[in-house]
Amino acid sequence: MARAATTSDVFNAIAEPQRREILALLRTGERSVTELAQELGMTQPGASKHLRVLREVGLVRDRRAGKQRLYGLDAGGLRPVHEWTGGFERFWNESFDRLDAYVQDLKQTREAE
Amino acid sequence: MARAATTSDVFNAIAEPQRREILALLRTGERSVTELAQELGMTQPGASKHLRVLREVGLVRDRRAGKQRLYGLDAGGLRPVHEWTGGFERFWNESFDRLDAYVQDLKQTREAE
DNA sequence: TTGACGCATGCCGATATGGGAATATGATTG
DNA sequence: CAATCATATTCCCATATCGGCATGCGTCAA
Repeated sequence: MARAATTSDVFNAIAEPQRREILALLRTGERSVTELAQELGMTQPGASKHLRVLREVGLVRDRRAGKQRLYGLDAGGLRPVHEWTGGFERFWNESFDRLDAYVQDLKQTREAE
Repeated sequence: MARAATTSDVFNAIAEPQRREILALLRTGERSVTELAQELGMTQPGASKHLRVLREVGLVRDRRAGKQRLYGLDAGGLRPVHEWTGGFERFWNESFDRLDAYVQDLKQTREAE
């Protein structure tokens, strides 16, 4: 078996930096494919391909507007990723706690001197 | 160019479901490679390879313990992912707002009847 | 030193990728 | 209908994957 398809998962879809850029840009509003391509410095086919992946995992929606096709954000699909990583939140806070405890210790030691 | 290396990014590293399982399991404590492989139903080389990827992006740490090698979580690297997705939080809340508004409308309409 | 154990690495095959270029498809206008 | 503009798709290449299997390497015990 090879690597899973980029469309198999939101996790896979957002593994591509350019796709993350697309999503970030779409936060400010809908764009046509050409606009997107220009603003992000990619070719039209390139943008189109990335948008297709994002569409297939449900992170963007498209609607026709004349001969253009406007893409907009549908970020609900990012929620599972946010929640999954959130399940580890206490682990990176833990590091701070430890550091904090260390600093407290240091303080006390110095004050005692 | 092909797809980016799985080790190029935390985003790429966690695109693999089995690697996410490994991380989830490690929340409950350190494991040896063989333990991990058994608990997750993968082969030893399989586990070893995934662990290597996770190590290279800094999501796990290893320490020697006799002839075993214990792997533990270092989940700080997940924080950027959590924060990045968090940047879209208002968009999925927005959906709820819309739905909420719709339900409110419906209520009012019915009450007016 | 020789085994035995735990883990890492190497090689293979099948597969999917992202980029570039060309082209097909679709919609609008004259 | 023909011409034009906006997107989508296709073909090709180089690359990296994941899985299975065999094997190498490091550590410990006798």
